[in-house]
Amino acid sequence: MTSTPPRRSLEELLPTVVALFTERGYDATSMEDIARATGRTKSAVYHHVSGKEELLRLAIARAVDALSAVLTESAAVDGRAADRLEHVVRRSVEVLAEQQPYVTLLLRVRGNTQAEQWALEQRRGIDRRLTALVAAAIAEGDLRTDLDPPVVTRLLFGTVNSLVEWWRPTGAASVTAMADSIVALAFTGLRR
Amino acid sequence: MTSTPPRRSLEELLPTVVALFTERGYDATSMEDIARATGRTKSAVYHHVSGKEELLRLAIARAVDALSAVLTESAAVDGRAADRLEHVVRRSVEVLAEQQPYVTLLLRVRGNTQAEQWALEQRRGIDRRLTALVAAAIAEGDLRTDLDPPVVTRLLFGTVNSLVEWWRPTGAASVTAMADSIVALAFTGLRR
DNA sequence: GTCTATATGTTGATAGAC
DNA sequence: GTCTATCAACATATAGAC
Repeated sequence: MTSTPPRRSLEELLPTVVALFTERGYDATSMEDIARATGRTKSAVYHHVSGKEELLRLAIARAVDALSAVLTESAAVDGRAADRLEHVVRRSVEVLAEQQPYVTLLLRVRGNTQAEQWALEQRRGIDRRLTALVAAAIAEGDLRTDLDPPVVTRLLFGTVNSLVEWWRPTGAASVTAMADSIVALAFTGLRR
Repeated sequence: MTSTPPRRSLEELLPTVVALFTERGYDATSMEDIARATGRTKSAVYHHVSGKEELLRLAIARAVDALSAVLTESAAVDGRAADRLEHVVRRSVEVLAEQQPYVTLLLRVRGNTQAEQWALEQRRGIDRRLTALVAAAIAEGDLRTDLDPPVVTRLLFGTVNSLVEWWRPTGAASVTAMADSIVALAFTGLRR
């Protein structure tokens, strides 16, 4: 859990800021853009935040928290690793639907600033936990054994994460349908 | 085919420029960075190019050409659509291995500038052709019928494209192995 | 083709009044 | 908590000599 300080006024700005960051990109969004979009001047924005980088950090932390929670929650469930893996995939699709712009920012990070370096570390941590789950499912004999666990993990969640580039969920039913589609493709395969 | 004017001196700069764009991001790379990395001053760079945007356009055009060629080449082959689709997936992995930074730039485009808008159009065109191929494979009865063609297409090539984020091919054998892994996951599925 | 200036705009961030 | 005014740094791009 990445502890988030309880600054309420900041939480008001964040949704708007995150929308701008995801649409135009972090670098292409100026503090002036943010001020205008939130109906304030730049100075007013700086009264709430130490700078642009903190806004990014805050947004990414939200995505990290949500995705980490999925993993922690699934680890507590008994049963076969392959089923836990499928559950993580489904829950990840849900998180992505609920927190799209936040997850998008986490996935786009390149490591240029300190905040982005931190984000990359968080991602590596999540990746390690996912790989362990995949490896366990293979070891238990439920997944095919001819594929490398780290490769399978990245391909599988590369598929899930690619949703941020085009998917715009329209409701609870569409989320379930998308989770079904991804599980069908990745676990059962396209050929018949 | 996106006709590329035959300016040789420019082709010398492009690999270095594309490396910078993919590592730091387009916005975070200045003309000064480009000048330094290519051992020239900014003015010398401007003698070869009209501006930063043209460099991006040129790089993206290369990726578009390579990926379009894969589709055109596969369309000329007889046989079942599902086999052509599998072939396109394999060839896409190869193109990605050979032209990684160029393809990466194409995939990261957000549409902020004119060059990026053009790139998005090119991507839509490729996407349409891929979707038609998937739809044909379903219609011929070789792929499962419970999934939406556009969704399947984006998931399938979302998987392929996600490679740019982490894969660093080490030789011809590793490229074949990766193509095999993706085809195994997407066409046959992970469960056994 | 390359260089040394330099023009011109925009950026993130701060000072200080209200 | 919001404002106006402003700074210093850095951006893209150009002028003009060699």
